[in-house]
Amino acid sequence: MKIVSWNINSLRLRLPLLERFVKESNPHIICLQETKVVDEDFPLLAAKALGYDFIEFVGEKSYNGVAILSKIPLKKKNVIDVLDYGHKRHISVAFDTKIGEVELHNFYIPAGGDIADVALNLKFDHKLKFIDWMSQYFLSLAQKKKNIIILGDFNIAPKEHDVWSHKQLLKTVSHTPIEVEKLNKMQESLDFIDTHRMFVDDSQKLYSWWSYRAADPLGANKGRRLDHIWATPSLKDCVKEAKVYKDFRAATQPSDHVPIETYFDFLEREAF
DNA sequence: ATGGTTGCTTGGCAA
Repeated sequence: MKIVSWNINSLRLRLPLLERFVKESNPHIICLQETKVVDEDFPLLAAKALGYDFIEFVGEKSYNGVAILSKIPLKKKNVIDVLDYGHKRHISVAFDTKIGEVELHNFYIPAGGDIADVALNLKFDHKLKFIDWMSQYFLSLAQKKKNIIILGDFNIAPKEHDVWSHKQLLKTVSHTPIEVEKLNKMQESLDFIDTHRMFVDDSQKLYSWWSYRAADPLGANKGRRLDHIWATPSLKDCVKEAKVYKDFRAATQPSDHVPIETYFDFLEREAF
């Protein structure tokens, strides 16, 4: 079962690219961030036409917005307004597998603005508080034995080789020590496994985002790994493969993020 | 500390 995370940066504008992606990968579940569409205008019919009968979403005008498209039935949809900012940055669902129920949380963590100083930049303050909230949320889950996947645009590249230059980006929001430390603490809350790093050693560069602003970020391969798919240790044996669809950054009218995907082997064979 | 580009929306914000 393939599960995808993609910051699509406007779902309606990117529908043709989403269609191309579905033709290439045909995943069971696609989690989107930055849909940038209010619920009344969500392109439900277009999404269903791609083969996704079970769709959950929450959006707002111009900014943020998250969605989950699925080929298998979803239950327990939940939307959390993290810290009551009114931003649509979280949606979760659950689904059944042969190893039991899996809870899936799709997050769009705040980017945090440009200045890595909470006194000068409220957006950075929001980002740090958002991650603290996530740590606390997962730490305080009543049922610790749940199977949980959390994924999304975390807007943090935590490891040295998750950015093109560790030294040059230490003061750049997305790679500063304070946010990396907080993300690591959040990861420790439920011992989440970074599924892509199961297959790509920490010594190897791995990115999921390339700036729009830089001259030729893809050619120079100056990227960052801002998107992540994490799973609780209970799911580790199910993780068989992880991919980054780098080619989608070179598409016509691309998102600045590309789809990332993890293959979990926990579907009933008969189901497909 | 800026600048650079993109998307939504049509001036300016967010990324």
